[in-house]
Amino acid sequence: MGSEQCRTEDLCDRSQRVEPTEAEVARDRSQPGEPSDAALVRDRSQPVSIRDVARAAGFSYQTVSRVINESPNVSDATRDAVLAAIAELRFRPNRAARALAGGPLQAVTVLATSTSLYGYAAAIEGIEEATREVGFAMGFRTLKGVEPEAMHEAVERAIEPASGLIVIAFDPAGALALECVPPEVPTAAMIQAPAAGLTPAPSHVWIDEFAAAKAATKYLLDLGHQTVHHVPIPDWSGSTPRLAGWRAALQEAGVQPGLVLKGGWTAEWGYEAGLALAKQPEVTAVLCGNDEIALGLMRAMYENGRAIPEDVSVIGFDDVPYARFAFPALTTVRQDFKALGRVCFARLLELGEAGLSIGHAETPQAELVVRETAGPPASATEGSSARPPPRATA
Amino acid sequence: MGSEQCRTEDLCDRSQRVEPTEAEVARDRSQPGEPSDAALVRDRSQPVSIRDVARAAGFSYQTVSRVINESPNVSDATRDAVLAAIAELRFRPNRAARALAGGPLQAVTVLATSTSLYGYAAAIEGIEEATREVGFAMGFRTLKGVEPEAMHEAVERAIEPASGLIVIAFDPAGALALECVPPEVPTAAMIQAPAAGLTPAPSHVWIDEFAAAKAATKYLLDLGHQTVHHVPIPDWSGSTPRLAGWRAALQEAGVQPGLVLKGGWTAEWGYEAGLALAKQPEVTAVLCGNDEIALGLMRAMYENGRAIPEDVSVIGFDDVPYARFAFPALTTVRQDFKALGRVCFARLLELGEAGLSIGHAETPQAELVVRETAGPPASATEGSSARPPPRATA
DNA sequence: CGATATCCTGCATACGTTTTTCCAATCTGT
DNA sequence: ACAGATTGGAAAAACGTATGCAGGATATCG
Repeated sequence: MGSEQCRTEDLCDRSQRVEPTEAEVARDRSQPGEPSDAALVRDRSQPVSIRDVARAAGFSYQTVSRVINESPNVSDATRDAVLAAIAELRFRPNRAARALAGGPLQAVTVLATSTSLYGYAAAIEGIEEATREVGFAMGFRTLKGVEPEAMHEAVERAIEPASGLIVIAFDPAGALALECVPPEVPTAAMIQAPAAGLTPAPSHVWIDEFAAAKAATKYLLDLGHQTVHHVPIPDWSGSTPRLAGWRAALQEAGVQPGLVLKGGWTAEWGYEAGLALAKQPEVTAVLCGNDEIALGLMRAMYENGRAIPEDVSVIGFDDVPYARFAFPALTTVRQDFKALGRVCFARLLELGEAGLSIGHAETPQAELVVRETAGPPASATEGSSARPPPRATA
Repeated sequence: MGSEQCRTEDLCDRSQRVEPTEAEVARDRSQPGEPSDAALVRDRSQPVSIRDVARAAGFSYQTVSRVINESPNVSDATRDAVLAAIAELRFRPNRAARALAGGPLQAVTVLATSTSLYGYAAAIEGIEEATREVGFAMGFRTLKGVEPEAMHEAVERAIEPASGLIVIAFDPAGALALECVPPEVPTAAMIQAPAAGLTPAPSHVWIDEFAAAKAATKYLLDLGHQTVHHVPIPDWSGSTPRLAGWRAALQEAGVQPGLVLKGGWTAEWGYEAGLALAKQPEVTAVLCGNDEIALGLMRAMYENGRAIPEDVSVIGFDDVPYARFAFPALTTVRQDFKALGRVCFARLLELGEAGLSIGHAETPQAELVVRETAGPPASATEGSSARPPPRATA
């Protein structure tokens, strides 16, 4: 109701001011003369321009532009008047026009391999939330099915004027994409870990997965397991921080490292690895590259009569929402990708000349969440029970 | 090879033509005179404009525009020459400029409550894939935390010139957002089901969940269950197609309907519902509003000594990727949200005046995927076993 | 009180594209 | 061969915003 009334007033105000200065309208709307009924045509979806605001406030539209862009050379009185007019008219700047005129950063495009994998989806959610706070638009482009040779082209396509880039470089495709970004494009990235030796770019963010994997592996070792096996997530440089952390813990404990299986992102990979591992009775503990893998592996273990955690302990990575409802509930390393997304966008903002920033952007810590899938090895208590799984076929 | 040669010729052509006509360049680049070194400044991220293409092809830049927009009044020879120049220079039209000049639809913004819930993530993936095929940009905006009163404002903010809208209206917030979209904005939507009685908008798409829920319920009934209970997903109008289908199957079978629990989207809700249901021995079959709910419910059942499927059968909805790796593997109703996303975008495209379209866009069918969580009730075979779950605490 | 520095504002132009208008060239039919 | 019809291509005006430049107003100082 209130807003309804407000809008009516706006209309009145506007028509009252505009009517007597028909000439002014024509002059103001486009430098050379123009059919004077221009005002009547303004009923499109984005009807109010800075010119309308300027007219309402009684200044030239350039001054309005200065207010919007927080130019220092505007008197407080003018600024307030313009701001009031902006609020009054519910003006929102036209993104396309700003971009065209070389305005400041006002959008991000996220480049990622997937939207449905948990880590990616959560990161996107965090980024979106952050963009909303500062009025940025968020675009999205997938890297799926892009051949390495075509990556340059794919990245180029994602670049728009007045728009930054956030690359989720958790996987080979993402990392390659990151390398393909021209240096002049404002870019931030979520990476697995900074390259060894090099000082990481300030706009690259990551969670310390090395330490987390090491701690998780140590946790299993401390439980009494002889060694720990690993099913990694995909990588392209021969290792991942998760794998490296696992290896480091094993070395530190002076223990012979377990097997490294073939890795992937999905439960299928975990299932395959589980099938292979289940056949080997000496396998009692597995650190999985992510929770999907862990879930698939657990399934394979059960199918082969290996009880969890009695016969084999499993630890996942990420803490997907359903991990705690798995059966048994999955012990895992929680990673707050949403928070990391926020941080990443904050870094991008710091790159831009715009004085914008968002609140609450601290790099999250990984954290071991102990639930039910990890316990002492059977040898530490009694013989393996190898109880068959609770299936209908039992 | 042929095209290779062609390109070389173009290059020669170009340098020969451009060099001697420095003045022409200046004239061409901006109507009033301009510092003639403008060409030197062109080393930004989007360096090549239609003017560059025109110069390379030997035509005016307006002709290039016509070729791009497939205007009929361009000779084949001219078109080919321009197209060659475009390929040569790797020209890509500037989205902002096209939008500003009132060009055709070239972007979509997806409005949805969540990115991480499976159905949403999959739909987004489908939409993204489809947008890529026709060179559209894809934006994304979340509805999370938007109060109903603020919805209009939130939707308005998501509207950009030359950009359509896709609303994922599976939930109350999405449905409200859909209502808030001004009629002049090209919009398509994914909905739960068309409103009863009304002819659905041609740009609204949905999967026949009613039939699927009915079939799933019937499947349980045919297995010998006395009745089926239901844990719904959230809704605002008192029902959902899934719930209605469930009820219809029960009515058709002349069976007293089971309980309708309080619903939500996540496993937590299913867990709570499961806790309540597990206490009632007469509960032998539950249709869940989605797979997360089913997983949470299964967990609650196990914790209370109710074996699945021996004591209670469970059917989920959606077929999330990890459903088949759950333990027992979840019987569920598969829904191809990715395909639905494609279809939705195809509908949006049909709305636009642009003659664009994408391949492979048929509304997907829901499909019951029989796995391990549904079986005949214990009464149909013998007494309930109530075997304790395979936990460490056992 | 006048001069100078400072601050604010308006003017003109640019951004890359679409679109409308218009003219020239080509083709058709007789 | 000529009038008319048709077609191909060019010119110019938008679209909404940003910004360098210059001029005007105001404040400060001598």
